Amino acid sequence: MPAKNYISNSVIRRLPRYYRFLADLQKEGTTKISSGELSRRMKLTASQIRQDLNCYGGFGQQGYGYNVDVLRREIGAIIGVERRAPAILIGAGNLGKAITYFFDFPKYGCELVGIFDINPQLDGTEIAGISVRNMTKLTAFCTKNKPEIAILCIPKASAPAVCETLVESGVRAFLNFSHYDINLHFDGIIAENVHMGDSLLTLVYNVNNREKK
Amino acid sequence: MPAKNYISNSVIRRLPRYYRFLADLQKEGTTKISSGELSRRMKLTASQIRQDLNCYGGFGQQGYGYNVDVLRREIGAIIGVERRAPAILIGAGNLGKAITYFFDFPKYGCELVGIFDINPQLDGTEIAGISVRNMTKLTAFCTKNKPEIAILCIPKASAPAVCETLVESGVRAFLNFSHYDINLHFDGIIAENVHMGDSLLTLVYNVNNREKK
DNA sequence: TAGATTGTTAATCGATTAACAATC
DNA sequence: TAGATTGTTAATCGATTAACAATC
Repeated sequence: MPAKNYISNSVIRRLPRYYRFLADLQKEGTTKISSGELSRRMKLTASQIRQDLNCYGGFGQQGYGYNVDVLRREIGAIIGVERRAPAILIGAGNLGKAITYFFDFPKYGCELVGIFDINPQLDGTEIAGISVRNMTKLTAFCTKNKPEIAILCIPKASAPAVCETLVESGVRAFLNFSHYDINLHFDGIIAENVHMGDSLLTLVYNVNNREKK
Repeated sequence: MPAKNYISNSVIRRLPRYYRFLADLQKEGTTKISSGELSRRMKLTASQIRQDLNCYGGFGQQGYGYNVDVLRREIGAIIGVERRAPAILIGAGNLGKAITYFFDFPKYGCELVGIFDINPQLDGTEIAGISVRNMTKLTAFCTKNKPEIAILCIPKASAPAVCETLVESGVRAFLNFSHYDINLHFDGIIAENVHMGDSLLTLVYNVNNREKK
């Protein structure tokens, strides 16, 4: 395995997409794929695919290509999907509920172990089979259950205090749907920001500025 | 205005973030900001900020910096937030509902003019004051109301057919929450993909592979 | 073996950063 | 005017693409 030591973010961000396309190929019953064929499907260059994969090791075979099953398993192992990192979700509003129902957590390497909300009325209820607890119980829960990931479905205003609590309780990774920039305020944290507002504004920009294509 | 003719995607994707930070500054009552000060806040380089802004024109004043109100207004105008592009949302499931409630559409340069769902039971109902119609009425609605943006909150499997219909009906821009890669199948289309699954997998990768920070 | 396709090195391209003259 | 900070050009850095030798 020639695997590199430093891997750029650009490469990392493409892994889930490879993983997804390889699942499609599996569903189709395709057992073998060359970088050329995959590049046509994904609208990437064959070079890039080979470069990306070779960051982690030589998964292909000269003159043949890549075995779909093997490659998908390898990428899954690289991401660590089998590990099921324990995750909690904060904010059981519309978005929080949607995420809870929407995500097939195990498929994405996680297990949702709890939901928290400030509304005392929700304490003790369930969403999609997951218990909802009051925010007052957050610290105790974290100490006991050591969740690794927090999914933030809370408004920007409440984010700083919630993050403070979570980081103090040992949570290091965030899937952040709030408009609060976590990484600006905490060090040594892993954050993935889903700024849907930014996405919509980017789209609006393109609609208003780009004449077709 | 020295404004450039070609503007890279990297620059465009930073505009919403500038717009957001400038709103924060306005709220704080800050009237003036230098690229240096803004760079510290946003964790960018001052160079990059000046380069980015100068793609669109010289909004600053030497020796002074940038007027917060003016700059925010200018960026708003560049994005075209005032225009209120008509948008429709497809799929009134958990996610669709959450998006409907969650987004302050006018704030993001849109107006949500209709919601569509395959479930006939929802036809004629309302979500957050917006009428829900059956999918059978989609083409007629588009012909009449000419929505510019479609927000896709539907499963991957139904996406190809829905996109086909929408594109035929003249919709050119998509905010895509489905896992279907629109741009791979349609040309001359503007798409903004919010692949939350990819985001979660990227986070999981980092949790499993990156030792803190 | 001949053909195909990888793994990997080298060349190109684009984006970010640095530097500095212009100027408020 | 002197000081600050922009706008803009030039230098650097990193990511993508091309090329090709290795090899199945």
